[in-house]
Amino acid sequence: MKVKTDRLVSRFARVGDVSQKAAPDASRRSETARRAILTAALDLVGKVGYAKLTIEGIATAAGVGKQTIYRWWPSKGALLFDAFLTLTTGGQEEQAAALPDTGDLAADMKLILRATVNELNDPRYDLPMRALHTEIVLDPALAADYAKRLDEPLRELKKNRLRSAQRAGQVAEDVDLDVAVDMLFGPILNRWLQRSGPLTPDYADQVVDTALRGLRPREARSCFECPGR
Amino acid sequence: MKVKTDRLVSRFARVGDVSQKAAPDASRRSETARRAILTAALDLVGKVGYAKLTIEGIATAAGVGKQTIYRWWPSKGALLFDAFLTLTTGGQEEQAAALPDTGDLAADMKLILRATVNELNDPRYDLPMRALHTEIVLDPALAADYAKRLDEPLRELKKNRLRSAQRAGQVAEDVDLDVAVDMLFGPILNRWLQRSGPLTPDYADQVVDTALRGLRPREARSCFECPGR
Amino acid sequence: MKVKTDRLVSRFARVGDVSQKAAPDASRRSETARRAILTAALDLVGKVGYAKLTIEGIATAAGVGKQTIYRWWPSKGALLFDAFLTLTTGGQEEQAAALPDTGDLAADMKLILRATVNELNDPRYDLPMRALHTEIVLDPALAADYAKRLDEPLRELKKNRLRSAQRAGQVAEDVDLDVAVDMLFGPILNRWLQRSGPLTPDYADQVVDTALRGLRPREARSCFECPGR
Amino acid sequence: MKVKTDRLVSRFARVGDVSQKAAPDASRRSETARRAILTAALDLVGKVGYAKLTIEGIATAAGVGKQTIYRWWPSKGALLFDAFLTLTTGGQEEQAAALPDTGDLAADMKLILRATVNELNDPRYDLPMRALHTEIVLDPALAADYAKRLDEPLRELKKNRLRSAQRAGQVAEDVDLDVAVDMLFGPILNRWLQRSGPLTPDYADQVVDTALRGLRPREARSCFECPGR
DNA sequence: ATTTAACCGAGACGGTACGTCAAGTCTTCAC
DNA sequence: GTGAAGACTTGACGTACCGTCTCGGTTAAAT
Repeated sequence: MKVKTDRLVSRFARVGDVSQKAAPDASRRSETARRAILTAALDLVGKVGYAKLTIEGIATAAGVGKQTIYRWWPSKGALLFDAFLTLTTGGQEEQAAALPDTGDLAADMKLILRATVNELNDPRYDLPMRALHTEIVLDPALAADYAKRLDEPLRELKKNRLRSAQRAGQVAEDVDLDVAVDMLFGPILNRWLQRSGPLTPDYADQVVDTALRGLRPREARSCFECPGR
Repeated sequence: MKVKTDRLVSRFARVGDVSQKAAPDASRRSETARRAILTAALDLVGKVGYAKLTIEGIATAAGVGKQTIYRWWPSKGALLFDAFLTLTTGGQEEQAAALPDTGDLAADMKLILRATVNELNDPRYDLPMRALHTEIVLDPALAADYAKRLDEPLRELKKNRLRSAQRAGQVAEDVDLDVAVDMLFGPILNRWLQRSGPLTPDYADQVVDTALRGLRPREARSCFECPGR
Repeated sequence: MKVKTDRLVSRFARVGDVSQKAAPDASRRSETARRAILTAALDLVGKVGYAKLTIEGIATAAGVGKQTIYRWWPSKGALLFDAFLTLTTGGQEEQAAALPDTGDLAADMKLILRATVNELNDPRYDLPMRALHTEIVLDPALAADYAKRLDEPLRELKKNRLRSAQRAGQVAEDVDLDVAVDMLFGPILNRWLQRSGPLTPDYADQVVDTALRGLRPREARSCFECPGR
Repeated sequence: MKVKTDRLVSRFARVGDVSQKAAPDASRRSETARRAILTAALDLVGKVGYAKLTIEGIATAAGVGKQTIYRWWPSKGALLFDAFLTLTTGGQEEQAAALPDTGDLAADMKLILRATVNELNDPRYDLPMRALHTEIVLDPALAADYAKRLDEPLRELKKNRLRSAQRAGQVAEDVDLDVAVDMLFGPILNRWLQRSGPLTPDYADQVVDTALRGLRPREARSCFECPGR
């Protein structure tokens, strides 16, 4: 199976509405306004940065009354989340079904992590994603929403790929796949968020290699090569 | 060498002043005011949350004029950073010199990661730390400061411990220690920041075990243990 | 001829519709909605005061769409005027034809002014009437409407009574009746609007007595002017 | 004694501050800002009318923050009142001491009422005064303030003039001077507020003549009561 | 007897202003 | 002569209503 892998998060998000407000009549909702708002939000995050992003600014840029924003989104973070989803999925709900699986786990994972790194380095994604994380760090409700609608679907795909590898004997049976996913993607995300180092494709490769092999030396391996056999 | 390991970050931060402002005469600075401000900032982050933390609030709580804050700190993030350092180091600059090294790498790393988990779960640290990360995500200058004064010293200690293990043949020679540190701590920090799962001591143990062993099955090893030999 | 005199304004207003809007089909107008709106408007003026009276509030209280109000009334003032007329006339157009005329001008005028004072002191009238005057002061169109449909009919009745007194030799021939009416009712209305003093029946009597007699002392000059005797 | 009589209200108002807010430190108050606000308020009432007068508009026009208005005035009416006082008294507290007293009561009163009429017809006073009355009608607190600081001082002067006439035997001993003042000025104010007729100097004269003489015919009764008969 | 056009309740929409809060600057007073 | 106190301008907040505009659903007049 073939999948475009230049974007990762982008292709696996579930679109929906984060609003919890006491229900306005959604059937009367103006789709025009909705799109204008989400577009304006993304534009502005890119232009002025999240710290200076204001609801008023978004409303003005979108040619919309403030109330129309407050009516449909409970917080700036929720709006940003929706805007981000629109960005990543183009507003469509259909999802790619799987990550690449060529049989070569290391190669596939490198492809995937490099795609992630690419995305995180793309300014079009970097800024809104940082903004989103700013809110997630402090707002558990938004974090839960993020987990359910972005993180978990993706994580499931990643676990599926690893499970397939497990079946193929390329991953140990007793490895917790959640931990495995964390070990592969945690370092990347962390370096990106904290800027604790350069976020390069090489780094992605290193993480994959190290995670697969483990930190310990492979005494076993020397044994494997044992000529006496 | 013995080190108390119930706190980690707390014990290894370098205290300093993040201010970049055109220098007011620091010799005239009121130490009383400085301490009152930092204490008030921490108190308030805990009480009202970072989103509602205001300079005015801090000034009032500290019994200080707003100007006194603006004079000495360039941003809320910088003030928060200082406050955080005061919290973690108690304002003293002496640093513990090393992480525990009993010779048992797995055990030592579990100790360290559990300490980290503890700290992240302690509300006294959790809230200010989240607040700090909110700022770091968006503010590269603060991120650099954070890297230099908190992350790097700690990372050096961690790398030292791993280097020692490398010398002892417990870590492969060709492992990049930065990557190794990221693989151990990245998952923890990430799970904490995104709340993508429960942050327990068990999880810390799992991370250590998985990181050391690697994801791949150890055919080799089974061979090593091969009874037929 | 006998007339109930405990209410004054109430009994002499001409009911009508102040609307000037491009004609909606009045034949289809819902009488239910109209009444509900006028009633709700009066209720709300009493409950929340004119300053906080809103079209939306009236619509909600009347169980009516906002458009139904905007369709039939051009302004809040106009609506209030209609509501006020409904209050004072009970929606009927028949009018009492005359003020009391017992032959005793002073007594009759006192009766009338006391009735006016009563009405102005009745909270059911006081609040809506004040509200109406708020609009009249600033809106000449509404003032004209008020003049034509409330003030002038009443003024005509008052002038009729005075004219009858003039014929009976109780009012000087050369007195301008409009001025006379102003002198009798102006003080009352003014004291009510500006609350420049207590608005009592006694005050009404004083005004009548003083207006009839004039400010000047009488005996001296009247005798002085009777040289032939 | 001579007094300029082309303005009346203007010359007898007591300047003060209507504010009841929990005390900001008035000693630190910016006189510049205060003046700019009052001036802008008057300008705008004239330009856009009271209905469209907004705090925001005043703040902008005055080059002042909204808070500076909210800090010092409790309501738009109170601000308007202060602005109006500034207009009428030029901000000075010294007051003219008396109304004209030539000995000829009718002439003096006509002078005074004509001055009042003049003022009410002057657009510079008309609009702010109407605006002020709009608020007074609904707001008893403001009405009280108005009474105390504008109406009463003026009324006292008027009563003084009448008292002097009383002493001179030109006004009956038993006339209540408050009623007398109301009868002279009430008609004027009322006609102005309700626009129930043209407000001309002639009208002022008529009011004076009618009020002094009374409505009743004189000769008949005065002779009738003549003791010499 | 059915069309058809208007009114009706409802309420989303683009706006304006509200009154509040805090940011960051500037001035004044007291120690 | 520093620092608390706090007034100042600025600008965004989130709310309340404005007056306009659909949207279905009655409902009464005209087919």
